[in-house]
Amino acid sequence: MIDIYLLEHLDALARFGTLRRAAEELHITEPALSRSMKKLEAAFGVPLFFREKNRIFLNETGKYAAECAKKALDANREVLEKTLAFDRSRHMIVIGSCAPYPIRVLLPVLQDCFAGVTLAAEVAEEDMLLTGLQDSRYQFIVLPQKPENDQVVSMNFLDERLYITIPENHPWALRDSISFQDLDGSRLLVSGSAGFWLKICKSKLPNASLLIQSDADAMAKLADASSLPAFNSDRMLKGGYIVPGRTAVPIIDPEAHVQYYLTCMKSNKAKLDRLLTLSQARIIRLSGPSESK
Amino acid sequence: MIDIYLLEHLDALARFGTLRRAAEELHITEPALSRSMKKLEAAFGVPLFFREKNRIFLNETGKYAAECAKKALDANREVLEKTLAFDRSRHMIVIGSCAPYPIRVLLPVLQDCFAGVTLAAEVAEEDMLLTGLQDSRYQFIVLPQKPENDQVVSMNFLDERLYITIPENHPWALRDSISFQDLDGSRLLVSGSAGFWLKICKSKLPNASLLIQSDADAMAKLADASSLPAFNSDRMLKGGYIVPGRTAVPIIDPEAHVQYYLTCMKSNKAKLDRLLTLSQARIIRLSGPSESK
DNA sequence: TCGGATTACGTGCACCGTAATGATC
DNA sequence: GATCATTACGGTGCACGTAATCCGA
Repeated sequence: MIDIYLLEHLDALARFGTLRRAAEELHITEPALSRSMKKLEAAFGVPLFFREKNRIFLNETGKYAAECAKKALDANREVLEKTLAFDRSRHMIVIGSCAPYPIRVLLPVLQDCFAGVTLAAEVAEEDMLLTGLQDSRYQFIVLPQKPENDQVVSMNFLDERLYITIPENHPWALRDSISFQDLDGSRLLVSGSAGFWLKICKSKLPNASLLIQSDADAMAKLADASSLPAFNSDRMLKGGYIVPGRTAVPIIDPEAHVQYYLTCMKSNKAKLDRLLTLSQARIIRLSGPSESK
Repeated sequence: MIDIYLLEHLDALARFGTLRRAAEELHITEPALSRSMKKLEAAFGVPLFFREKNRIFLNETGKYAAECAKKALDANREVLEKTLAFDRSRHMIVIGSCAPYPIRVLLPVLQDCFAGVTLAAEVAEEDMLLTGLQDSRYQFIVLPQKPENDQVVSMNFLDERLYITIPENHPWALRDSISFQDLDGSRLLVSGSAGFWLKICKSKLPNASLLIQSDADAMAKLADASSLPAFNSDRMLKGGYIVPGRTAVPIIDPEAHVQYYLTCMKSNKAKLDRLLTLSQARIIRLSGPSESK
């Protein structure tokens, strides 16, 4: 069994070529590294280096050993990383979502589902969500489409449609639908925490001036005080996020209707199933009545 | 980066359950192991154990960490094992064969093919050959049939037919073939280094008394001095291993005709190809003339 | 003269064993 | 009185840094 520090030293020499450079990177002195290489050769019992007067190179065996060392070092790192991730996942569940609404649904369900566990949730970009899932930063993520990744498992569990709210005396208030094209060029209120909705708005409304409000309170006050159209969604409206004196008009473009996919690593599929069955009930309770109307 | 000895200690505790037993197995004292577990918890920063007054158990995180530790220890062991195997394979090629003749063909070819490399060869049982190949004990093995193993690659490169040699005045000397059935019940000379041929003889000649000669010289002298039938093969006879005053008669049973397969790990396929093309020439030179007869 | 490897020497720390204590059955 | 874990203490091996030497461009 070869000491881990010797493998680190070997790896450094393999990566930096000279004792001098490698020692510098390792924050040790040259003699220390020189001794380590001697010790390694003694441990292996076979030559690992070509030595010239003031040069040292890995020979074929040495290169091969360095490869193996890299793997062993990775495995060693993983002991700590994976164990910490495992421990965290037992005490804390972090979910990431492309938009705020799925979080509103999931958090209460998670609380029922995993009692005694600390919950956290955040809105993030889609690619950050996927890498975060694989790094165990998130246990569950919500994406606006099914990911193409065979390490994860994904189930659709919600949809959401973008609305615009306007004062009741606004000319659009009588319409029963509206399109991005209608809105483009206007000044519009949009929440900064809208996640991927913001990206959609920016791409579909290149000529609009989007007044992004990162503070939810400020957003509500502005919607109340101004006559500016403001973005909202069917789910949020049904959830009670209604500004009095305003009418909600749906946006008909297909981009304004999204299907969410609850996603986790395959190893976590059991938890996902449990979560989904519990959240079905809640979703039905929340959205059922309106769908039956 | 966690010291390897700590991982070993953790692994031992996971395997033996109590500090006492684990310490015993590790050949260290209980206090030493107790301290190691403390150190591990400090390194991880999260609890790994349930502690009662005079008991200690791995908790879920601890069990998970022990799993990871096992992998890291394996990877560490592999650094030494694989590197030594690699180094040996660069300085020494060991071939294993189920029978002596393929070795006679391969050794000279290997000498041409891998100049400066030490060569060794031995006859061994078929299952020992396969495990030896996977343990890097052998680089190449010769089997009497294609192995069913998807880690290896196998090419047929030789065949051999069993003969019996008898004094010219023996009644069988006039026959142009003979069968195991004819031979069963007789006393027969057979070389101890015949490898798998010996197994075939034993199974096909349950009633014969096989006089096994482990010394090749003794075998030749006995064949010369006695009138006992002696086993031989087409390949050996063509190679000049002829006892004067004896006639060779082929054995017609299908078991007396074998197809050899030269086999190596898939990672070594390039070497095998090189070896095969070089050995083709030699095989043709040795066997070509008789096949054309 | 600088970049690079090695040898010689002294030091501090970390891991170990011994001994003793406490707890449970 | 077994078995098992933990704490306290003293010793030692060993990995490190410093200093010095040697070699080549």
